[in-house]
Amino acid sequence: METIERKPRNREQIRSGILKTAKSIARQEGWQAVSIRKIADAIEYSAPIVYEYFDSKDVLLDEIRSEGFRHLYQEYDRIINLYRDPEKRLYEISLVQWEFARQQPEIYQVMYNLGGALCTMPIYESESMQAVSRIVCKTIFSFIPKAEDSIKRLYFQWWSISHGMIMLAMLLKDEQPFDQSEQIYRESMRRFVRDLR
Amino acid sequence: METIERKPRNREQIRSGILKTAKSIARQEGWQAVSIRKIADAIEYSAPIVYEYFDSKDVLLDEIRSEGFRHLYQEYDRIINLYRDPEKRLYEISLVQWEFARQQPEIYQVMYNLGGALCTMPIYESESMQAVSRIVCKTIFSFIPKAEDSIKRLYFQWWSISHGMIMLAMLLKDEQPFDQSEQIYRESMRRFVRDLR
DNA sequence: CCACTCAATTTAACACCGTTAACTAAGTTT
DNA sequence: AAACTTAGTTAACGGTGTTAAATTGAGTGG
Repeated sequence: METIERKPRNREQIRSGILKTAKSIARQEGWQAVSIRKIADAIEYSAPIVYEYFDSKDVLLDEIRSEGFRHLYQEYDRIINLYRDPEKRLYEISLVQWEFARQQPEIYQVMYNLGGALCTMPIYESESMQAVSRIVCKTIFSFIPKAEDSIKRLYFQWWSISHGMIMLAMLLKDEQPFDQSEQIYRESMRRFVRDLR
Repeated sequence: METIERKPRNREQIRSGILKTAKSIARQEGWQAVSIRKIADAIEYSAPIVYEYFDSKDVLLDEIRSEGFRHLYQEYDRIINLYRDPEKRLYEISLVQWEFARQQPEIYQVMYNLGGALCTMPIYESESMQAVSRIVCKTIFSFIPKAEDSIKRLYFQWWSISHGMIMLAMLLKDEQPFDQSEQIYRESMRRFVRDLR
């Protein structure tokens, strides 16, 4: 009886321990330093154990990427339930994305294959990423009810500005203070949202 | 007499052969597949020879990055000498950047540590990258003569939109046709330039 | 209590990686 | 001819992702 319960729980603990360790190493030493053996050492198992939970390093990274998009989705969902005004919604969603990239840069990196991280699973096949796309597109649509194609264009533009600024801010953070980049980001996203009217 | 001339020329040939091979492998198999041994095999030498030309894989990548920025600089310079109108200049510069990323994606990747490429030399310490920044800033200034801080803000915005769209277009190229992304890019850059007035 | 099974886990191995030290062979200088 | 320089190689170190085989250990039927 107990074993039936304890075994699966341990499995889940080990699994999340692997994910947690991978992210922790990436945060401290960068994704190029994340190795299966190092993860195994940290969770006090031998390397092959990791393969009992993830078929390869690639699917491990894919899981972290999906976690990231799911987290983003939840935050966007929260914003939408919090505000009624579509303009406010899109702006707040933009700010959430900035905050996410700021607080968990290593996850943001693996989501977009930045800074040496490489997850070979195509990002557009990720269900969790598509869910994020849908929720933002829906927000834009509730704002400007146009044809699907137009919405996709606007979404692509919004995504580009947001992602472009976040990426450059990360890349230049030692030259241009992050807070200064954030100020420009806020202004740009506000203007983008305003210009949608 | 001959040796004094032939030796340096051969040296230069080998050196550029290494660079060419690295880019070629990256283009065909991605940066994660670029290894010193594979490069050495291709140029028909043993691996340690590569270290006679580059202190490490990292400085090899740094050289390719610098080559990329120098190429971009030359193109920007050409545009500036070709057109007088600052508006036209900035727009054409934007198009050159798109074309560069389209034709040599593997170089664009190493310039920004995209898609698994990792050059640990900080990008903002690259002289060739700073030269590119200066020439674009100058173009914006000839357009809107404002304080240096304002110019840097505008440059950051221009760079973000351009780079963000290029990056996303590359990432989504199998879902959203590149030509379609290019259309949105042209429209966005045109609008950015127009809004500068 | 012994033998057996079965699952969990580890060890050992393979082929690769970046990098360096030691070595070889050829040519040049003295 | 002997010593030195140069170009290039082989071999090695410690690391990587990954897999097959060996090992451990606990529970079970005889």
